[in-house]
Amino acid sequence: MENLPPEAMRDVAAYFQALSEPTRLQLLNLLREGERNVGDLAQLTGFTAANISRHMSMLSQQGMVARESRGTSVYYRISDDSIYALCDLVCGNIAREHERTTQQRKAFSRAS
Amino acid sequence: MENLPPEAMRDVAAYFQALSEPTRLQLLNLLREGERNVGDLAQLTGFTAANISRHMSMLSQQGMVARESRGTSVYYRISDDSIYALCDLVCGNIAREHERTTQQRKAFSRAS
DNA sequence: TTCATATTTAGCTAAATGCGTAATTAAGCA
DNA sequence: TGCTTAATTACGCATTTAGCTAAATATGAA
Repeated sequence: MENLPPEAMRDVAAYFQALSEPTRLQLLNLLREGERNVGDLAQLTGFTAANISRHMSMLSQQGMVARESRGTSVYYRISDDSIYALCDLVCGNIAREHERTTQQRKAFSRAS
Repeated sequence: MENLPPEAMRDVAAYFQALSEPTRLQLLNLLREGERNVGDLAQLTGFTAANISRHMSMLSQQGMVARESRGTSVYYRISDDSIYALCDLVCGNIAREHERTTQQRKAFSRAS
């Protein structure tokens, strides 16, 4: 990413943005177990099918999930497993960060 | 990330969100070379110092950069190098995705 | 203290975003 | 051809966000 042109930078930002929404992370998480159609995902998450459809469309555009329509249903599945590697990396960072701020709070309470 | 509670999911989303903005990616990129103060970053990017200050505050809150005030200036530096690993991973994914959609366009033009 | 400079915060605007409802499209079946 | 069901799209609404200017805060120097 050293010397990316602005356009490429926007692509990277868009990729991260797809992962920056709790509902979408939840959807990706559900797809760990295997493919699901829109209706199922809606039921499992408690959101409307319209909402899920929009989210999945976004994930699909970023190449994170694959779309396959069978009959009247549309099934989505993870098409890029490296997403989970990303998420796990971030989880590790957050855990460390959480550790850090906890230490800070401890230091603060010692000081006061 | 298998079975994260909703709160942790929000944390992960917030982390990705910090990386989902071209300006912030640009700032992180500038910090590859070493620490910079707010004024310098403003000048280098062409944005106002106020804007940069808010962005850096956000990156700092996520533990991505470290803040150190010296004199009247505030210097920021990368505090978590794994950010670049993340970005490089994403760049790879985007390159593959770009490859894929290009193939698709080729197939489309062959078909028509 | 007073002044100058650097950073942060307040207040605002325009654009983007997530959500639901309702309308539209698509596919299978009688 | 209808009818039913699933998915998508259109529209409106409330919230968030990136940017600016201007005001407030903080730090070092005169």
